Amino acid sequence: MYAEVIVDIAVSEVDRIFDYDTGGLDITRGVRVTVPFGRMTVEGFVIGLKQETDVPADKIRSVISVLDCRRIITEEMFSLMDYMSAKMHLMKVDILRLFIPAAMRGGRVKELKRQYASLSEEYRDRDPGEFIKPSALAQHELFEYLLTEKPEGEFVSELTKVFSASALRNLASRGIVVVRDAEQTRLPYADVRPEKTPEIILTDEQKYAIESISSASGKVFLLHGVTGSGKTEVYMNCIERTLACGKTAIMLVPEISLTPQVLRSFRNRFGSSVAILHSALGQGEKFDEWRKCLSGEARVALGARSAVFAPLENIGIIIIDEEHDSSYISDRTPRYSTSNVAKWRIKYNNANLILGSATPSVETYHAAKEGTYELIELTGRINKRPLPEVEIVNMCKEIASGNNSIFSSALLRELDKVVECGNQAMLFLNRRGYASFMMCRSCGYVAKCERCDVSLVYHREENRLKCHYCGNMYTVPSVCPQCGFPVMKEGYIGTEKVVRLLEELYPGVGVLRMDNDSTRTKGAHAEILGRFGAKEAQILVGTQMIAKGHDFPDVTLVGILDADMSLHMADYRSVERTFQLTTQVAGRAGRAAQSGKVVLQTYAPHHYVYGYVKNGDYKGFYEKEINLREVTKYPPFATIVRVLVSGSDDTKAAGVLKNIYAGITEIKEAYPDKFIYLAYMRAPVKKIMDEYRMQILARLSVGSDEIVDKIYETVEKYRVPKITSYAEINPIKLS
DNA sequence: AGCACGCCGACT
DNA sequence: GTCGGCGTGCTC
Repeated sequence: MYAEVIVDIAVSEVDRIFDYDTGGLDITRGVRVTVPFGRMTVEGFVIGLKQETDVPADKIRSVISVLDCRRIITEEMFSLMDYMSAKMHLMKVDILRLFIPAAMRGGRVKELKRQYASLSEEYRDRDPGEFIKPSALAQHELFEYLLTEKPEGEFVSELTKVFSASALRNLASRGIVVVRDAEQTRLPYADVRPEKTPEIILTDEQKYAIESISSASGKVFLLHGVTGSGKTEVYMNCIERTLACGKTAIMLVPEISLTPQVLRSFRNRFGSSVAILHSALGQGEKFDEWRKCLSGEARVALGARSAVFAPLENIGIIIIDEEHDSSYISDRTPRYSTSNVAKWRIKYNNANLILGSATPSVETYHAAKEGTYELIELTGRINKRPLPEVEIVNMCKEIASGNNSIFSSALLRELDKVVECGNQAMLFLNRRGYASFMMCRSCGYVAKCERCDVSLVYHREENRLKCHYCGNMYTVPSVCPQCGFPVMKEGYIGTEKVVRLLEELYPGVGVLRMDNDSTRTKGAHAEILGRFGAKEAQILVGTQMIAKGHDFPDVTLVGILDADMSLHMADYRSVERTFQLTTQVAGRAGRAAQSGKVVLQTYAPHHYVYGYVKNGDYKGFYEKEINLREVTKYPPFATIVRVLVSGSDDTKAAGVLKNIYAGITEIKEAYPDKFIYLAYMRAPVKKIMDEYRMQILARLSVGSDEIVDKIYETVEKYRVPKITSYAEINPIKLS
């Protein structure tokens, strides 16, 4: 018998099947094994078994050991692996690694086991003098203690704190003390206790949504509902119905939305049948939650992106909340799109998929309009809360009237009110740090990272210049390194400086900051939100992190300091992103009884996007945007392919790029009508971590799957060591 | 990824 | 004369 093994080494040259003799071991498809590989021993995944092999007998070696007592990769996941490797051109190991928790690999944490020690039955009633030497005092002490203990014994870790570990070992080796392993599962968020929640009366719209979804199978729904329209309640009911049919459910939320509130509501509703798959969990916890899915103990998996791979069987529904969120597309290898995986899984299981959002991506809404997805709209707001009033402030006018600060007079006026009334405000600025660059007043020199082609950001707390790409820190130059001029001027203002300015403007008023830097440590995110919720501060300044998360009833003002930030990115989705981001941030105001106000500061007040934001008019925005996309031939009316090549050797990387470009040019000649655009160039960020970056951009007309495949093949064909190269379809960021 | 085989420079 | 640089090749 031979086992077909994929070794756990992420290198394309060895990402193929190797045959091993099973050596009489009990091996099934879907378990992991250790195998000899060259001069080393590695872990591998058994993806098949067979009687015959084509490999010459002198090359065949035997499996060393079996790592799992039962299969950990299900049939469904094997099919998914085939799909992903064929369609997304990923390595099989990388895909298999996605399917299992990281903690399982490399012989690290397995089950959490605690050892219990108790007296053996036959020695319990005997005189210790018969078998313990009088001189072995420690052993006598331990024996006496265990006599007084309950028969199930005591934790070894506790015992050894008081008694001699060697005495225990000695008694155990002679069979006087029995040491047993007991498995213990960790329960993440054990402190989240169920609470009584008032019974919710569903609106007609919600009832209709639940009915339509529950009576369907194998369909994709777009649930479009403004913030506060009760999408979550629809999700919960659909999951409930799915469970009642004996099926399982996956619920996906953006990474930063997985707050204790969300967990609590799921625990309330579904008790211990919920497994939480989240990056904030410890490795061991993650492993336990995952195992609960595999064993069938958990029937609902709740988590971020990677939870789409939850090893549940007989899936009835998958829900992707905040469908438009960019965190659903993985930005490092293996690059996969969560919704593509979800669509594959619902097809396999004949289940339903709900894509939910208040601001769906233009592509998704288009697919729903075209009938590819079923569109369900929730138009009413629960409790008929009005949308907050949005005031658009022209910052050019502010400057003309002599106000150079980052706060417009309108914003200051509203802030004054908030401070006076004891309410709360949230200020949004999508730029972290203190100032985005340091420039010499005399020669215009801007401090740049030595390893990356980006300007450095001044961080006041650390009094350092920081590179946001590689994390490198630099000391702040006191004089210009280029011309020696002693004054370095600060560029754009970041969150850190906003906090400083507010503290000067409103002494004694609490100000909190939430961004990538202040939430570095585990739990800091929840802590800041907790403190703001407890009204320890009246103003919260943050990046897009504050756009999601808790509802704060006392927030009556939202300030968007520089709405244009995401607008001027050279990217076809920048307007869409601006709409989504500003709408979402605006939605933070006036969540409860008090009405909310939004002050949106912009240098482009007449840009059409702000009109739609002001009126909360998604459909108007969509119509405008989809027309634009159609005319300019951008997704969903085209497919963008980007090939990125990078490496520390500039010329070598350029050589690879040229080869790939020549290959794609050949494809273009064979299908001239399919190419709307094709060019090669340096990447916008020319260097990251001392690696030079360059790219090929192509825009293809719809239905060019065949060409996409050929481009992938071309990239693979010209791949050389030391140079990274990969193709991306409709990339989210083009840096 | 690891590790060996293999062919050209500066050192005990 | 050796030690050692990392180029290419292989792993069932």
